[in-house]
Amino acid sequence: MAVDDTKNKIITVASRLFGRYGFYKTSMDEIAKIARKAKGSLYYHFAGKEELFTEVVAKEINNLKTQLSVIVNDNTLKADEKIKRYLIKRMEVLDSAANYHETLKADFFEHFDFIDSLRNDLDNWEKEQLKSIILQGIDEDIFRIQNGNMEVLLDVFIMVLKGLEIPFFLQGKYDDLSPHFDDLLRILIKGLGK
Amino acid sequence: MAVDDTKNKIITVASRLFGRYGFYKTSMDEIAKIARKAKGSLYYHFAGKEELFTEVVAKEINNLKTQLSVIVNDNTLKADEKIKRYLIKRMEVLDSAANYHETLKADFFEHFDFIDSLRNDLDNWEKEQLKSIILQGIDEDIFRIQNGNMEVLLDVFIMVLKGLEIPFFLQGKYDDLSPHFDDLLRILIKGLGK
Amino acid sequence: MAVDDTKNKIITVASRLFGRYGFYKTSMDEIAKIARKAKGSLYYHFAGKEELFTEVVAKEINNLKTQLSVIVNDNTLKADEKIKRYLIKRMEVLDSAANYHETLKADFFEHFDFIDSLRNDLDNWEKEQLKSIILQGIDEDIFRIQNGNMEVLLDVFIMVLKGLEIPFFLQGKYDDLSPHFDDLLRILIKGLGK
Amino acid sequence: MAVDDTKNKIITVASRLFGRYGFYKTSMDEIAKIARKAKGSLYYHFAGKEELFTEVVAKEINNLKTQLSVIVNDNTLKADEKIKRYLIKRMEVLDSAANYHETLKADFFEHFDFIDSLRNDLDNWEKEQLKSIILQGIDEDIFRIQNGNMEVLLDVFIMVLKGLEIPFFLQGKYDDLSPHFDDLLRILIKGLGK
DNA sequence: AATGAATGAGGGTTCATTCAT
DNA sequence: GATGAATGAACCCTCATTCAT
Repeated sequence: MAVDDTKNKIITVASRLFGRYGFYKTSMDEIAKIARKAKGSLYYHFAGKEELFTEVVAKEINNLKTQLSVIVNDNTLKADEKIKRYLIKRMEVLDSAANYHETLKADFFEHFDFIDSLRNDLDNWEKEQLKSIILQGIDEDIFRIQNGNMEVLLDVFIMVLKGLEIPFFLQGKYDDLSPHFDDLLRILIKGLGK
Repeated sequence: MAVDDTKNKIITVASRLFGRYGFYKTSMDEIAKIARKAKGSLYYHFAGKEELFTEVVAKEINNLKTQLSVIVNDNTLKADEKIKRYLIKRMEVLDSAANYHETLKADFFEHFDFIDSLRNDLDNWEKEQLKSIILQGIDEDIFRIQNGNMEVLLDVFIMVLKGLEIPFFLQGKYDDLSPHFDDLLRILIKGLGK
Repeated sequence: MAVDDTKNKIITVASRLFGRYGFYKTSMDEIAKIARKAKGSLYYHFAGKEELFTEVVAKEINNLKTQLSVIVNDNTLKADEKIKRYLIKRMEVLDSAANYHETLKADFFEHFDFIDSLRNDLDNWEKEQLKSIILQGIDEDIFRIQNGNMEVLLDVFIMVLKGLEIPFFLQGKYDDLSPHFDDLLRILIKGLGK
Repeated sequence: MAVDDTKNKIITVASRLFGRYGFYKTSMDEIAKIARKAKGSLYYHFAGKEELFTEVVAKEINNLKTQLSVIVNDNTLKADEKIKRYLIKRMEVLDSAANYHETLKADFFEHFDFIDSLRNDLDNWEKEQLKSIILQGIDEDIFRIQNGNMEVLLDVFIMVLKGLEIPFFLQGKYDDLSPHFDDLLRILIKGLGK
């Protein structure tokens, strides 16, 4: 276990620092120092700073997927309730996943190519989940697809979803806005509704 | 005018580079070289890299305000049409204002405190504008404020607005998604509608 | 045999890499990876990078000696023909002995003391061989020792020999110049001749 | 002059260290420390370690050219005496130009591409000089071109010249062998002679 | 005999900033 | 107003070597 100990220690510390200071302002030196490991050890376990960051982000994305799956696969929920819980859970998890936010930056600010595939995977995965929920909603006669274009609807929905990440967490307004989350959901679901 | 010439040249070049490569990956060296000015000159006109970046962002925010004001103050438009045009214009301007996107990063990733006040100013300004449009919509019997809480509605609205910035520009999907912009607006306005 | 297997594998790989990339640009990591051995194994069999390099060079020098001995001990050859074949064979062998070239560097650029004795051994050995050929040439009335100083002549001769290594191999001009090798030999032998 | 002072100081120190320890074993840190300059200053004046080394070598090559030109253009010398002095001067200058030796390494060991053009320039320049001397020798009925191929002769000659660099300096045997230099020249010139 | 995790000194390079001119 | 030389801290990364297993 000693091996994994070192690697985990590094990931844990890196996760904390990347989340707090961002990719650029976190140095390999600092990670090593706080993890009480030699700098060379970081490079023994990870090919470089980018790979270490990637692995940290990957962990959080997996965690997100795991938690959302529970909701999507819960057969006792109706589509509108399910989508509401999906959105809320999504926000909660992301709120505690500081490094994922760094990923956002990767996407548009710095164009960190090395993170792209992770993001795309998650996007596609979420699209599938939401599709299943909306199809369920149509079955249950709760939602209606305007002009029959499911793909467009999904794109728009994901667009909003991801858009919400910014004001909620990134500006640190999660606590301010989360009480009004119901209002937002009501608007969105009413907008989607029959 | 020689003075302004130099300062403007620096700002122009800095704007282009910050927008293209981001705050971190743009160096003062590069700005100086491309502007054909001595590095010392940058520090004569600006206290440092952060201040230079701040001024660049300020310029773009002012431009955004100017263009949006035209729409808000256009008395020939009804509230629903006005809000639609507001959103579209907002996207258009931001699409060409690369540095503003950098600001987003500032807000949440790197915690660039030195940009905060600019962002807050803009947020408050937009809140005022949207408030006036929605009040006009209520007057015209187009919108309805659920449970009478205007402040909450505005916060949610701005939240969505800003959220949209990411998928639209920052992920480079502006061209992909802009055709479906109408769908999104229909959903939002229907959600807000009476 | 398992022991020798590992050691030989390491030497073989090290020889290839040192020859291709040079002493400095070849890392123990790379040798270990390509040899599919643990890095620790290299240090089990060799005291360090220098010793490994030394052993690689030693192998090539022994090969050179073996091949040159065949010519020197060939009783059917006259001295001038023998010296000609000696020089040509020397070039041929060295052309395929990449690590020996590294040795040259060792000698003068980086002052790799740890290689010195190998080089000196070879120099002395070659001196002996050439001496026997020249003595044979004097016996056969083909060569003439100017002012009777054999030692000096040998030093000069070896000096030229080794000097030729550079333009021939090290600058990659072996193929360009080897056709003119006859001209060079004619000049040298005529210079040495009676 | 303050500007050139710094740059010259760096070059001087770099020249000494590169010559003494070689390209790899000389660190930018050490150069900076001994030159009593900030490490950043090295990078202000030179793009990197390679460029600094290149400039150091270029200086020595220019010095070599200057000194050899004096001999080549001396109208009072006959061809055989001229070529003898050319070779001797060449050795003397190179003996004190430690960094040029590093260049040799560049040529064949590490394939320092960034030095190639310097070397090629020098090779071509020397070929021209020697050609003029040999033509003069033919005019004066001192030399004879075997089978009329001047180009081959020049290649062979330069090959020997450059070859001599190794045993003379690089192995530190300059002092040992320089007394016998006359013998070598006699052999070569006799070999070339009519 | 062999492994591979861990080390830590050292390397080249970048860059925001300062300051004498 | 403007310059550009000079700084030095910080950064990412490499690598020969050690050692417990």
